[in-house]
Amino acid sequence: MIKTSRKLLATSPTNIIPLIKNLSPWAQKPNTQTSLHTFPKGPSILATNLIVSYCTKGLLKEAHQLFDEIPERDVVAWTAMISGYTSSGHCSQSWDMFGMMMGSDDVSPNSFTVSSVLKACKEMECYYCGVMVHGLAIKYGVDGSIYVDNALMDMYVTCGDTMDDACVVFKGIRVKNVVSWTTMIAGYTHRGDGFRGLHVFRDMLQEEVELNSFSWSISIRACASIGSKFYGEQIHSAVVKHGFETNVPIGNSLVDMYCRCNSLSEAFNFFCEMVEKNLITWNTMIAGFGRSGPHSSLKFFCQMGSENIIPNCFTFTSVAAACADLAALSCGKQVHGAIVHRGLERNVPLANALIDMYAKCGNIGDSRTIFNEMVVRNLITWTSMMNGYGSHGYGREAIGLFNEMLDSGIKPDQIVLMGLLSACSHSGLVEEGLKYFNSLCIDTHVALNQEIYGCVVDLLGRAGKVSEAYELIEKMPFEPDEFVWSALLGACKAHKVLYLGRLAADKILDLKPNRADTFLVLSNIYAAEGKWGDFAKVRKLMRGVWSKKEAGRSWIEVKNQVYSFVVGDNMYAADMHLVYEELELLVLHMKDAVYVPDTDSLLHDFEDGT
DNA sequence: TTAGGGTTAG
Repeated sequence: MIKTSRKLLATSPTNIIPLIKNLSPWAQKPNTQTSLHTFPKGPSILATNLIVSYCTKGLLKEAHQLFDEIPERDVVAWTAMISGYTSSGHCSQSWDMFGMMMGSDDVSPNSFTVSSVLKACKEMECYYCGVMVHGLAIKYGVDGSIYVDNALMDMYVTCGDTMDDACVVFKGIRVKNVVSWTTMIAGYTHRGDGFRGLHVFRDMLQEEVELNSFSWSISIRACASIGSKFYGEQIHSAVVKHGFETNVPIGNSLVDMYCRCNSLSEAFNFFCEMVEKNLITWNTMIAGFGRSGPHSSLKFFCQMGSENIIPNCFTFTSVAAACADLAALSCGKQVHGAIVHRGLERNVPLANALIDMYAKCGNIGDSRTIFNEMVVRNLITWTSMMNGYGSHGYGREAIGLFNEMLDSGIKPDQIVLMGLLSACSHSGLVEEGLKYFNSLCIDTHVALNQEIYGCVVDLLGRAGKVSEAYELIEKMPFEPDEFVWSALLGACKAHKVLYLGRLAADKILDLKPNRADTFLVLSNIYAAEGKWGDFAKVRKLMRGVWSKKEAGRSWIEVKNQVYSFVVGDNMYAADMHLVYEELELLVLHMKDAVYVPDTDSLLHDFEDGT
């Protein structure tokens, strides 16, 4: 039941009570500085106004000093300080102030105080603190305030393990307002349940609540989260009808929705039509187009620069990811330079993106340097570094890092376990991988899913244990999906296990009938078995889907220039000879590494004019 | 004199 935030390690449930009893040491120090202010008797409205003003400008020390000098602090002055700390992101100080206030005999919290401190609980993701404040809200009779109830819901949405507590509060509100509804929609949506979010939105419409810009943007986000262009377009029409089309956050949500629904032309058209754009609009385009292809992402980044929009951490994270996808090292280094130049290198998600970028550009040493220099790391940091090690064939380093991560107190999730298993798989560490699969998935309470099983099938299959991989699939507690069968098919292809390969290919085609690559492997299996009738049938089926298959594009970076091409391209560039020289060098490296090309995947006998 | 929910980064 108790959920305590990592952000609040110093405020465990055992030491919260002393805080409430006014034991915050630094705040209790007697004020030894010379006072600059004189105060009339009674509550000082002027001083409180000044505190608010200081806090708004980020001058928290000055605000606190002034607060210390007020001889008779009323609830408004206390609340102004609590709120000031929360709004500035100093939530533990806000919590400390609340504790001191509760410890003073002459003041009680009101609805303003409770809603302000609940916001701090939310930001700290401290469920225990929030529950305690909920109790105090009931004790002081402020739980009927719509502000308090909405703040309680918001806290439970963020800090609770489920939406249950938020739902209880929501149902208990007799007269819900637009904030109550919006908080519920946002809660479901941010937890990945966009469908329920849209259900609440529908209920809100039925209750004839007057929608504002917040409600529109979160409902669009709900559509985006489930990839529903159908509902997204309906809400877009309603947005226009209600006259909210020029609202920038709503416009940004629409751009994001179209991008996430793979409707890039609609996203671009709407982006062009937007009367007003902000940095988030550009970031949404760069990130949204980046999901489909890194080139357009970089193109928007350049266009943004030419329009004198200053990039931020979000921008650079997407741009670094685009460089990673292109494996464009020199471009990535320039981006890294720009990040350092702007002093953004301490941003954790951005540093994570750089770790990933260097790893994907083949520079695992630089990934590790960034990892080592990070003061704060999160689960994604460790995952990125482990994935980097895995893709470079450093399985043992990935295992060592995983153990280090556990020792540092970070709990693994499914994605990091997949990274670990994949690293073992690519380094041939079958026993080690199986050990983690069998023990850690249980010990760490990470739920096994299709993708984790797919990694273990891959682990066994790559090592030639194809029958064992198939046995594992048969024992799976759920129906295997196309990814699991694809892992088995890959193993069958590599180790020439024809009968299981045919089975895997059939299963994949049952689930995804238009997989041209699966048709190709299946036809090659039939050819290897001498079943020419089946071979011909599959090749005939394949013709239908192959023409729709997007050509595999390759790219190569030579002297700061990225060249992109597909098979049969006629490339014309002044320094084209440099590309061919680089490719010849690559072929030599491959020969040195005794690389044997996999020609099974080539269409030797399909070139019949179709 | 003190309080609210929304859009971008694996």
